[in-house]
Amino acid sequence: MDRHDLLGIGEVARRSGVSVPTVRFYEEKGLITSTRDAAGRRRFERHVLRRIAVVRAGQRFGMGLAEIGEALAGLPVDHPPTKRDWERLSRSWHAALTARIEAMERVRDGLSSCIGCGCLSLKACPVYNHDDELAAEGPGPRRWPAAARDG
Amino acid sequence: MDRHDLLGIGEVARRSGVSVPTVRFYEEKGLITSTRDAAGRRRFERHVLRRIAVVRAGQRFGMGLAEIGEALAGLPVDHPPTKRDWERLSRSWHAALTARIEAMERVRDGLSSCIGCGCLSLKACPVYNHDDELAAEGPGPRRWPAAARDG
DNA sequence: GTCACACCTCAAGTGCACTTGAGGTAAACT
DNA sequence: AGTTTACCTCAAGTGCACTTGAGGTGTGAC
Repeated sequence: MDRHDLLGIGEVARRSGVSVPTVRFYEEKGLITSTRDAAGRRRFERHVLRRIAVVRAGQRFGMGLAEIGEALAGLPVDHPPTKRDWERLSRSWHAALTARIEAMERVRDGLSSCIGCGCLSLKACPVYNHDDELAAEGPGPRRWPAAARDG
Repeated sequence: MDRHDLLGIGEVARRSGVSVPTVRFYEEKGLITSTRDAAGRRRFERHVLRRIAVVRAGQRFGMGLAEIGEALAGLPVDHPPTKRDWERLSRSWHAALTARIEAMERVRDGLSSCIGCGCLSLKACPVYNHDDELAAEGPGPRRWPAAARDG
């Protein structure tokens, strides 16, 4: 924990590729943490760069910040995560991502087989199929509609 | 265009699986169209069910309504789309979806190889890699951050 | 000393994809 | 005749992931 390798918010922003307000926002949301120096400025440990990288990676495949936060909660906050810590997160995300990729493949294939063929029989069509709880999750944009999540 | 097989908004909602206000909302956004009966109520042609199905399918793989609207704009509004019309849309989406699936696979594999191994060298790491235009698309939630879209 | 610069807080705004609510009409059942 | 049902319009609210703005502090360079 040598003082000299803590990072200022500007450097974190620059090196992680997000804006300065976004770094503050992520801290507010509990995705990252910081200490303060004598003047009240945030000081970040190096591993927040990795945490932010993980946040961005999670967003890339459609996770919300809350969900990402749960995954990050499995990592230690006080000391730099070990390789084993990261591997655990990586493994669990790998599984979730694979499931989502497969769901997308099903939608894609359903699209060609069903829309392409022109059948669209209400019962059998995977595109038409909507019998699950649609619009049953409250307002706001649907990042991953329920249908993409089921088996 | 016999009068008897036009649908009321309630039936469209029920059969497409979205709420009644959502049907109106989609119409307002130009994703579907309707005529009005003598009493001023919306009357929908059957093929709006397919259009809504396509909207939901598009959302399932992360497209925004504007983008979906562009794709639907390739379909005729005045008469029911032909099989060929749907096939054209299906083909173009298939390609886009495949690209996105591949992008997700890259993120997934980057996640395991990079986070798992603990390297995270700024230049080579696909997870860390953020040099593209992040947060450069204005405010609002990022459904498909720019990074997921590139080759 | 004053200037720029990096940082701070707090409040409000933004875009999306909707939902919710208030207040009303028109036809259909009882 | 009264009620239920289905629909209408217009306005405002909601959750997310941020951004933007106003107004202020601390440190270093000239």
